[in-house]
Amino acid sequence: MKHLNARQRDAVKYINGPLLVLAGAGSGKTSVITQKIAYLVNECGIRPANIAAVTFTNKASREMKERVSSLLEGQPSRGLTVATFHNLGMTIIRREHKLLGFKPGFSIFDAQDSKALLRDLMLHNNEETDQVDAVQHQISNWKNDMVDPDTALSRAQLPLEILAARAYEAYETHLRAYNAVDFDDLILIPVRLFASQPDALERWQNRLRYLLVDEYQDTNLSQYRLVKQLVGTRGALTVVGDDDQSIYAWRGARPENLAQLQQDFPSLKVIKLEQNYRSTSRILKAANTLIANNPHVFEKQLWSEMGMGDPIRVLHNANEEAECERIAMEILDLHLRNTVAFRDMAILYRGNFQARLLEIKLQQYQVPYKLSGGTSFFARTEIKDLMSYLKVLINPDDDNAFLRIINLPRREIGPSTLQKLGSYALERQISMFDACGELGLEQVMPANAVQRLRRFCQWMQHILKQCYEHDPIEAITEMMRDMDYEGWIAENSTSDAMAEKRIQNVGFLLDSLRSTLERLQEDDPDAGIEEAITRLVLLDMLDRQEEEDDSNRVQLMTLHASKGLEFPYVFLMGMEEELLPHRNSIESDNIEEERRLAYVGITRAKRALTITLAKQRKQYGEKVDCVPSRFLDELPPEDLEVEGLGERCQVANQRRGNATLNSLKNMFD
DNA sequence: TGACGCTGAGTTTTT
DNA sequence: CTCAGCGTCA
Repeated sequence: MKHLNARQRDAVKYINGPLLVLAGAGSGKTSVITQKIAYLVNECGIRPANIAAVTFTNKASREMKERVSSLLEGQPSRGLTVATFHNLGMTIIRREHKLLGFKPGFSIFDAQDSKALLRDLMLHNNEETDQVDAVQHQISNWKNDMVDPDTALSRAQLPLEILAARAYEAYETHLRAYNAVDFDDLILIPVRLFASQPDALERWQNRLRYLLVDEYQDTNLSQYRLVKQLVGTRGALTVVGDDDQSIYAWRGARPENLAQLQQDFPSLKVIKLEQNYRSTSRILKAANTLIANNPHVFEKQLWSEMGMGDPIRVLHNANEEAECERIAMEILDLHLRNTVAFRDMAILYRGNFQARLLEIKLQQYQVPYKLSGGTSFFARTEIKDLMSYLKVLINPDDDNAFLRIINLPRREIGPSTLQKLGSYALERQISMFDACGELGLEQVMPANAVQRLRRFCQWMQHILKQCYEHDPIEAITEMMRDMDYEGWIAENSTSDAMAEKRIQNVGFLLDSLRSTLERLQEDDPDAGIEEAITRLVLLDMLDRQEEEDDSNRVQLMTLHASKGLEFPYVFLMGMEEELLPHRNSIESDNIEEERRLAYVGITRAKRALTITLAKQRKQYGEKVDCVPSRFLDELPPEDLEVEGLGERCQVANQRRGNATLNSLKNMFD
């Protein structure tokens, strides 16, 4: 606690009621949460098992766990809940599965699975499938807003809404039949349970007596409800958030949940953290000036003691190629002349497509870089395939996973057999896996087809038995050996290097399964392979993989992906109208979120910020003139050093005034 | 089953 | 322009 400032200490010590910590960028909010957990345990005598800290990402939750356990060193942190919303929801569903009518080992459908299911359903209804994305999005919105299929259908107006509402109902029925839930359900189902079963709610309220929520501005309606339900009337709640960093409204986040707190808890105490420990004063001034253009429920001004620092450079370039080249040169220059490590520099952009040209130019100039984003670990084919095996193993009702793996590797089970199996299962209201065991199957398909299906099912059951009777990981390894999974991967990879990488990924998945199982069993010796596998779906291993590879490279990522990170040198590229703010946001009149996005970008920089833009850009093969972003006009001109505008740039630079020039002179003396 | 060519979209993305 | 996804044909 010695390392905390007065405000932070207040936030840690205030436990007499609901508390909102408005934590500006870089103001040490994670310290507050972790210290508060330690304080609750050490000073208030609250048992760790009665505390829950909820985050949004696995990464945040992992970091928090690490920091808490080092603070509580040696002390029993057993039973402490540090989890993502989705992980917490999953735990609730798992513990209450009987009440909810789920069989243990339920499957979790990821976005891809959901989309595939929706496509099938729409295809089945002879509907065009070109709107699956919109339909999926609509259903997800309904779920986040807690609208059930019936209500959706009765309220549907637009053709898309009617289409989506019809699919919604079938989608839910099918999910239940598969003993599966989707990501939205992980929050929604517990909320519904708690609303209808006060006993269940009381059980969880008694278990989670103190709740801490990080990044509260990112909560959606169902997450907000869950928090409210768990907190009840006790008000044992600390919420940390920053309305200026709300950049996820487009996927259901409701930043107004922050202001809503005051209505929900009239006794709410608000503490602002405004001292920033990250950036120079100039960078903060720019950020403050920019964000002052947004309306605020809570006013705040970030300040720091890190010194004025260099002016913010604004580099105009002839076109996007020049822009990328310029950034590459600047990076090389910083590296060679100022011996700045590559890992201390980041290039941030609005859209992933901007990384393409950048990559080419960085390669040309031999700048080592690391690209974040792209296909996530779990979207990779080999991982999805193996995960489907694991899902079927613990949840044979998951027809989706069953269909994915039944003929992979080839088992001579073709579409016509599956078609027959599918309609048989549908008629009898059972899963396809269970249908394989039924005697009536011989009536609808050739005996050898039945035999092939049964051989597969019996083999899976054998593996499952091995899981229970012996070491589960061993059994799964045996399963992969039996079907020569590595051979299948090698056969289906375009190159040896690719196959190698894929086999590595599979090995990594198995390692993670092992360690997940071990960790689960530390807290709960009864935890089985089902729970480990279910949890694995929610694990994001991509960044753990990246952590292992801590090489010294320039970081490339979208502005969204940069939230929560910091870099000594930041390049913010594409500062143009229609890009930042993005065209769609201009059209939908949602400039405020774009401004926050720019704010997030600026506040990532510790020492120096360079903003770049192009005068002209090739778009869909055509040259288009670009207009500098309105956000540039919202930055303090006296802190900018403009370059590449010819005459006009000198005028702009003169406006910086003598103070800046003097401080520069002093630096050179 | 695989190769080829047409069509259309083309922000952000975690769980 | 570029690339993914789909359909067609051998």
